[in-house]
Amino acid sequence: MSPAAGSRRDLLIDTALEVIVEYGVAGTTHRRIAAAAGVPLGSTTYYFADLHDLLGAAFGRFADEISERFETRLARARTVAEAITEVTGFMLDDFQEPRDLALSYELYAYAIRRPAVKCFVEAWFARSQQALARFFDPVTARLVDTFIEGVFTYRGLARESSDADEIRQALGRLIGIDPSGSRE
Amino acid sequence: MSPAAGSRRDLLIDTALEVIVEYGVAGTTHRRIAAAAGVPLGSTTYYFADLHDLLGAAFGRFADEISERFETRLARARTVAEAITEVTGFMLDDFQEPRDLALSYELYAYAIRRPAVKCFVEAWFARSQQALARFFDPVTARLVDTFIEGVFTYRGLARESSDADEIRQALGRLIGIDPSGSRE
Amino acid sequence: MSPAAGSRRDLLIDTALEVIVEYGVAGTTHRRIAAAAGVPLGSTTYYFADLHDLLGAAFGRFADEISERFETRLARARTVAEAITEVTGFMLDDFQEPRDLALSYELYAYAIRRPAVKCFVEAWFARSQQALARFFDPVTARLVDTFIEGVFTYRGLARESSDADEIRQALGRLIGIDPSGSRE
Amino acid sequence: MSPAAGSRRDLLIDTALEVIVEYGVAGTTHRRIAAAAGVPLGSTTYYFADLHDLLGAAFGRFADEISERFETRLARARTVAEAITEVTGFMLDDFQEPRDLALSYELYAYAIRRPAVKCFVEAWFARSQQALARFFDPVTARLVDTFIEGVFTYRGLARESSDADEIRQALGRLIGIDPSGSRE
DNA sequence: TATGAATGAGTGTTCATTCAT
DNA sequence: GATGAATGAACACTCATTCAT
Repeated sequence: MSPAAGSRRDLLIDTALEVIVEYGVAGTTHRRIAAAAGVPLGSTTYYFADLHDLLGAAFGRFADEISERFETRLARARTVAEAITEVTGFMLDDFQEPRDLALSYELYAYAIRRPAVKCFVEAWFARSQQALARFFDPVTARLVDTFIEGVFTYRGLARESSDADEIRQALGRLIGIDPSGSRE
Repeated sequence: MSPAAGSRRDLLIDTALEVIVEYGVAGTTHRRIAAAAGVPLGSTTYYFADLHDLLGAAFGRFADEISERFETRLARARTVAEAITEVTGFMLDDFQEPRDLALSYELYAYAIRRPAVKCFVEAWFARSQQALARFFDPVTARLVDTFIEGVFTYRGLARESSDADEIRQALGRLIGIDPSGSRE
Repeated sequence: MSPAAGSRRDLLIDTALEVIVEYGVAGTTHRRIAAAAGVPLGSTTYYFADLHDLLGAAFGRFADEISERFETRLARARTVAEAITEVTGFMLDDFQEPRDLALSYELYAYAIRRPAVKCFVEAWFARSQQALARFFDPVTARLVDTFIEGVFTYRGLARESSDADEIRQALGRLIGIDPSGSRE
Repeated sequence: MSPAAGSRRDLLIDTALEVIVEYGVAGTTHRRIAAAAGVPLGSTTYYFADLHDLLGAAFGRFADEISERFETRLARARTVAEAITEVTGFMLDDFQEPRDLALSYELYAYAIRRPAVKCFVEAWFARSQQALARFFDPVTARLVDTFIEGVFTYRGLARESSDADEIRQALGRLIGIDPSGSRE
């Protein structure tokens, strides 16, 4: 895609994500997006059939971003121990507060009633499991990703959540190895 | 609070939860709640200062309900193995589709921007950890609850989620025992 | 109906008719009606579910008005000759330019696609036939009313339309008498 | 006008008529016409200065169509009795439901506020009178056409309208002959 | 105590029209 | 000659909230 083609559309998608972070889906309107993007109101409905269309595109992009970040992280790992390190790093370092957490919760709530958007979440989780499958059997990969999701929920909503050491430890147990001593 | 006033207030809270399940927080309005509850529109603002007040009360009740269900489950357990069984049963049997899942995601998204509501989530998670603390040390209890949260996310949004056996197995590993053979 | 009850509703209906006369159904909006009536915009949707509801009520009132005027006219007649005179007077004197003509055409066009509104037209025509049935057999009554409708169309849209004498003459022929000489 | 340009212009005019039939003037937009015609949106404003221009052209064509149909009908008649037969046939057979009726009412309503379009109606009625003038004196011709208009109104909007026999009978009386027996 | 009436602000969306290409 | 992109104005409608009673 050329820089010119779709740039306004792209801008709208990115801006929608910003607006969702700040106001939540419930407070995201054509007008707020247009104002935040500095474009005329009419252009929001010119590029997207309706608000859900725009919201869907935004969440699709967000899910992709996260998946790519996760895959990039795991691509660096050579051993299971390194995989655990990367997964832990992803959870604690890559996943930014409050943007990514807020977007995740908003996406989950939004996806329940929107099958098209739910697909993005399913695809995201499937990609995560696939990336993990380089190191773990499918059942374990899913368990690891399930645990990752729990950590995100805890990070954003619990009074205290597990620290890096605890997470590494838990991951090791879940996988069936002792991460502190083993060499894959 | 008179019994009559209390009951209408209660009705509004329960109805608000129903409306959230059906329309999401974004689609929940005074009018829809009043209509679903079969009460005059004016009574929604009579019993609650504003919509957020009503929504907060509703989510508070939901969080309490879940906590009570979890505590009731765990109260039956005598051993760690039984605790694992009850936790698994809670996740797969007590947590109803789609009501509870929908309410959880809506609550999480709503809580990010509402400190008062976030407290309800924190309290819920704290009570879960406390209930688990009868069987596990605090760090493990939090890890277990973290995993539970992940399972909920997966159950509602992933293409496939772990079955009872896999979950029991995972829980056993997380705790550091072999749930199939050990006796506490 | 007390003067207070429904007065704002009534005002809105009458004003809607005025706005239709001035701008046509296509140019009739909540805003124009509210402005012309001097009431807040919100009250137009408070009293009427939607614009079609208001338009329907307006056209219903118009059809009733016309029917009453027609019945009042005919009530004065004692003989067939007098009936012809009253019918002619109704067409040429009671039916006001351009208000009534404009409203009729707008109503007819609007009624095609709105069964509920079409009923008002049907009822109007039925009442006209019934009023004429005091003097004529049903088939003739319908023929007379059919002719009346043609005269209205011609009055509003043709370069020249028949004058009182021609109309009286035509009515007489349609009925099968000579209005100039006969005594019923 | 080039043949190509003319044909697309023509297509737009015909399509506008279709759209009016389906949605009414109030629901007729550049977009709907362009979509129904399968042409780019921009071409609607390329060939016509504005929407009223296009609507006017469409109604002009419709009025012409009807006039031609009426003249073709009457051209077949040799005697007054045949003229009555043809006029009756025109009203009941040529004038199609619901297209022509809908277009007539829409045209009449639209014409009230648009002098240029009102001219088309005037011309249509004038041509009808002229065609009838082959058989009747001018005053009678106008009366007959007036009656025809009434029949159209009744056909589209009344619960029951006159049948062929009643119409023939009425026409005969209006003209001053007995259509069943006389020979002009 | 409880509620029907009322309204101003704001929503998603449509659309006639313009214009650069 | 023809059209895709674009936009400002307006639309129907919703709704949280207020308030008189």
